[in-house]
Amino acid sequence: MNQPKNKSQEKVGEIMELISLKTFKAVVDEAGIKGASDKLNTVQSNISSRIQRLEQELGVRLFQLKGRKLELTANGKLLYPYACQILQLEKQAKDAIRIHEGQYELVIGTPETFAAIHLPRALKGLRREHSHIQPRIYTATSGQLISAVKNNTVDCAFVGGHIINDDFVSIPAVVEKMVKITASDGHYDPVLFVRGEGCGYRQAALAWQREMGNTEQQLMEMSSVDGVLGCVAAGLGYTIMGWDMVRNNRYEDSLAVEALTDHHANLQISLIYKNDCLLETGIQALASFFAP
Amino acid sequence: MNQPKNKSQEKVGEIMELISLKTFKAVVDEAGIKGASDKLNTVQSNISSRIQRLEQELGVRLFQLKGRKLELTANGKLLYPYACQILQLEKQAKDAIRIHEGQYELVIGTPETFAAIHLPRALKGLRREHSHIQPRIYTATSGQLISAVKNNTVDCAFVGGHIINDDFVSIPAVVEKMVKITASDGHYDPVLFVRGEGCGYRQAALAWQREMGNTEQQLMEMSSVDGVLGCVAAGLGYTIMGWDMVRNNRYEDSLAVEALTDHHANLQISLIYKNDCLLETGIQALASFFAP
DNA sequence: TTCAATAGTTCTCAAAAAGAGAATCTTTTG
DNA sequence: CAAAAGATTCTCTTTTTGAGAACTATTGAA
Repeated sequence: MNQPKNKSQEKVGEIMELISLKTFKAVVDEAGIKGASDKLNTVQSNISSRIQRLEQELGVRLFQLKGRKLELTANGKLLYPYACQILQLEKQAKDAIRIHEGQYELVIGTPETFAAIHLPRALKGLRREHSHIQPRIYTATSGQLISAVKNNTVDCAFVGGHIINDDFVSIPAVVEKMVKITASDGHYDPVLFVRGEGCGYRQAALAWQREMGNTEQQLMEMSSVDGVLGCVAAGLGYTIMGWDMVRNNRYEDSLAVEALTDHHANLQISLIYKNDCLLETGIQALASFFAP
Repeated sequence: MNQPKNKSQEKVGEIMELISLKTFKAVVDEAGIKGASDKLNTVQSNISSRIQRLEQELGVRLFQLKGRKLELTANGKLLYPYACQILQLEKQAKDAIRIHEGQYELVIGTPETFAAIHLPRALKGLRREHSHIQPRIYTATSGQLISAVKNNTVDCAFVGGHIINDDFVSIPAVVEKMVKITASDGHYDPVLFVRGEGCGYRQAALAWQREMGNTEQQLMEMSSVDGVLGCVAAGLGYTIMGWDMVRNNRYEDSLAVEALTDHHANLQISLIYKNDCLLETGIQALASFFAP
């Protein structure tokens, strides 16, 4: 932010507003005004002026231009943890009231793949047995989902693998049988198809490939599961995924699967949430639909 | 608040604003819209509409009319502690930045009596040796000051007696010699003059009177120390106060003092503050001017 | 019972603030 | 050096806020 020209009367001491804090946090988290304006769906100029307002209210600069990026000042760094805490309390206050009212929204983070295969059944059950919970789905990659939980962007999320963090509670949801998928005619190129950065299957596939010593193989990245399976069905390569991805897939008949072995055989998918989350009972209700 | 007519689209979910929370807290603390509007210096209609806005944002009622007073609903009671915590964090965030900037405001609560006698010297020293601290004085009775500290209305306060509360830090400031004050000619009516509710001297005086077994004596309440001393000088009664109150007082020559004994002899006045206060070093600087 | 005082709400209008979009400036990148 | 990316500034419109007056309901006193 550039210093406000030279308005002699800097009105310091006015009350900070939450919209300013939310904007501030978004700018920090999304590393810039552009990202923040997308996240908060508004235009850049608004973000810019909200930050300027906040800077005026506090009487200090929070960012400084470094090239064409913004950089937190010392005061900005000081404010950030307070902003997070205040916004979290705001959310908790609302949650507390919603819970008391009986009706509340539960924001569920999930990778697209999980949303397509495993989630629908659980959501149906949730609606039937816990109609006071209004689920809202937020899709992102496993990697992004972990920060989304930390961030309180979502109340809980389904992610692959194990989370080693004391701030989270992790409930096992499903175990996916991991398989190597090839064209059903047995002819395929030695190319490993994977999904983009952040996908749980990608990590599993790369780990498997590494242990097999096939690191020199060509890697092919695609953003959708269907895209990957289509290419594999066409004999352009092979992939590693959960078996469930293949069943009922449009290419199912053209694909052959082979179960992985040992520690690659299964991918544990867990439902995680922060352990100070007020919506815990709702989350456990959701988890109950995955109980064995 | 009366239910908003029947605006079909209740816009629930908008961000809570701090001004709303501050207003909400003020209405609760001051037990009504009137008090809150005085405290936040604005008109009643604004308070009323801010509360209605907040109620809309949350989608619930926070108050209900009980006669011509407002009463917190269950949801209001739920919100209150969050509001307090959020507002306190806001204050702390600002403090953190101010401290980092070097300059900061220290709001000092004091009874009028203390402000007149003991405080000026310390403020002078503070200004000389810690010019980065900008002291602001808030006067109220000892009783009110304790809640003001709890409330974060003030950063610290001078109060009589001992505070038994783990949330406070208490630094001894001065010890006042308590004396019984009468007209210098020895003739006075058996009437005890005291200051209004909440005054530290009043409590001391009443405690002494009780132990002397003079509870049947007439009690006369006056709002100012000078008023009390004037009446006592005129022989209308006697009073119990700190000796310092008499020294250099306009009526000094017409008054006789007699030291109290035992546990009545001294009144400890301490500087208290919340132990999570960021301005601790400033407060200790203030206290240092009272060190023995 | 009536009347004044008190507390809260509603309504209206003017002033202030916030948002959208276009234009501008600056740095980075190809 | 041109194009792209990111941030800021400016303008205009819409929305929100606030002050004040009028209104309603309760309380308390004469």
